[in-house]
Amino acid sequence: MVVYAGQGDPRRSIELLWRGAAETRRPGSKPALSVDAIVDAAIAVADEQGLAFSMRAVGERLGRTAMALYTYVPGKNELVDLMYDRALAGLPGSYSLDEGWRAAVTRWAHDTWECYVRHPWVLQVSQARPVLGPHEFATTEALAAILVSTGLPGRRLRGIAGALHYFVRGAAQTVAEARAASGATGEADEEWWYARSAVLVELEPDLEKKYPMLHVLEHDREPADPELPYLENDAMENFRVGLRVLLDGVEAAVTQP
Amino acid sequence: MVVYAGQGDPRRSIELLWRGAAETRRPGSKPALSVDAIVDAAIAVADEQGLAFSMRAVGERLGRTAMALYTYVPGKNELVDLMYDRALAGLPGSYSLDEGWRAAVTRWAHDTWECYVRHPWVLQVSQARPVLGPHEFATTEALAAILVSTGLPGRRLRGIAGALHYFVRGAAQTVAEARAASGATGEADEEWWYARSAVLVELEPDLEKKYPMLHVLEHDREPADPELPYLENDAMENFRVGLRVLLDGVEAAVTQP
DNA sequence: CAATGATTCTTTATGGCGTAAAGTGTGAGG
DNA sequence: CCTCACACTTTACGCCATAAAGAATCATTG
Repeated sequence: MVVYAGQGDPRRSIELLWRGAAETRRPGSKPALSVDAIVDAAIAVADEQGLAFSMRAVGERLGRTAMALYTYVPGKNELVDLMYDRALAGLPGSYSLDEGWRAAVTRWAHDTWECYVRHPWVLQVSQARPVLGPHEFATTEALAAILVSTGLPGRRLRGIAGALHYFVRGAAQTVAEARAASGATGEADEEWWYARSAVLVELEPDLEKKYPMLHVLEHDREPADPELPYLENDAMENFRVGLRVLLDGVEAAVTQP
Repeated sequence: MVVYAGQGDPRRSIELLWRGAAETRRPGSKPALSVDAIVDAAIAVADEQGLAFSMRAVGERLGRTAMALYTYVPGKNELVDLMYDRALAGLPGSYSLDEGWRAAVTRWAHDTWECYVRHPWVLQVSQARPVLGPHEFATTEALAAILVSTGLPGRRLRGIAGALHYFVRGAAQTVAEARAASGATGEADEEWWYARSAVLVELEPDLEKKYPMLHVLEHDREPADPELPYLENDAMENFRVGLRVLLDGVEAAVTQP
């Protein structure tokens, strides 16, 4: 089940995010771990298990108990804040505008999508009150720079930036959830659909008549990449088409008044 | 923290979703509860606490222990499946096309947004493998019917439907998280921002120089509705603007080749 | 060089969770 | 009236985050 993550103590979180761990080095035994090592280990665990990873699992991966982590990090919430910003660290801080804003936004969307698919738990960290780490600033700045170059007014740009973020997040989430589901249950998409639809057809035989438009929507399928699972193919195609439509909307705003 | 919800046993879930509880009525004491009552109670609890609601809390609201629920419902996952479909029950099953597809989509988007904001936990139920309840079918059918009326090919329509869903979900989630955060901590948006940005400015004094475009993006603000919290105002404005851009993109596809 | 005390890490314990298993009481069917 | 299916409670188990207290380590001070 789920609860929003992140949102630890502001001072501790922001200090760790921007300054890193303090190094006083006085008496006492030497630290064998570090905040960085803990964040790395936690990301590795979360990539496999999602935000429901346990502090025990992270400690184990480092050869320590769960409680050892609390020497470095105030709690799980603050650790998630740090993981979040680290996960965004691989994203570019700026994009070339040589080929125009549309190409740049497309590259931004693909990079961001890939990052989310690699670290799906990022999508479960609350967006309403951002973590405010340096890399979150950097990627937001990267998109802002592209959008500002269109010359559109700020109000329009904020709406567009929001729509782009929502779109990329949603598309990535669909793929990530499909993978998580088949990974967790060991059940391929086809088997899953088969099991459900068999029961469904048995209980509700005239589904097609009741929901005709749903079936019209299923026409005109692209030949699928047989390497990829069913749902993933679908998600990829929808990502391409949806992004194009969205950018057409931006283009309309740019070229027309 | 979080784990995807739903995804219970297919047969039990789908039977409960489509057929309702069986009524054999033979020996034993009469049931005082019902699946419906449990789902209602669970939704009420989840509206307040999110998907991390406990079975104990639902039982308590009904004057029972947590274990009493297991007589009616196989487990929490299946209960969430039922809650999900019930939450969508209030949404229209079709929209009038008298004023054109654009007006209809706009109404669909607002209705759906409102439902998500009222039941934010719905957004945390996995989309990759849908719950497949009757009301989920109905709302998807409603949007499909509108989109099919544009005459666009199926491949394009699926991408557009995905983009619309992602957009509405993302926009609603932002508002829901903002409300949840201020509700949980009792901290208004302004206080929260103040606490964070004070620490931030102290640690990183030249933020504005480092991320100039972010600040350009903040220009040209609409006069805010003083009734609403800061973040919510923002989210509403972005919803309006973003939806308009998205629909402009659809319009471009409809009017051009 | 020993004593001090801060620091790292482990152990133990608390209160939460979902739910398995076993027990209790009710009431219709034989 | 007896039986036994059923609704419901009690108890228990193994997870979780993390508070509190103890053990080990080591730079510093007397």
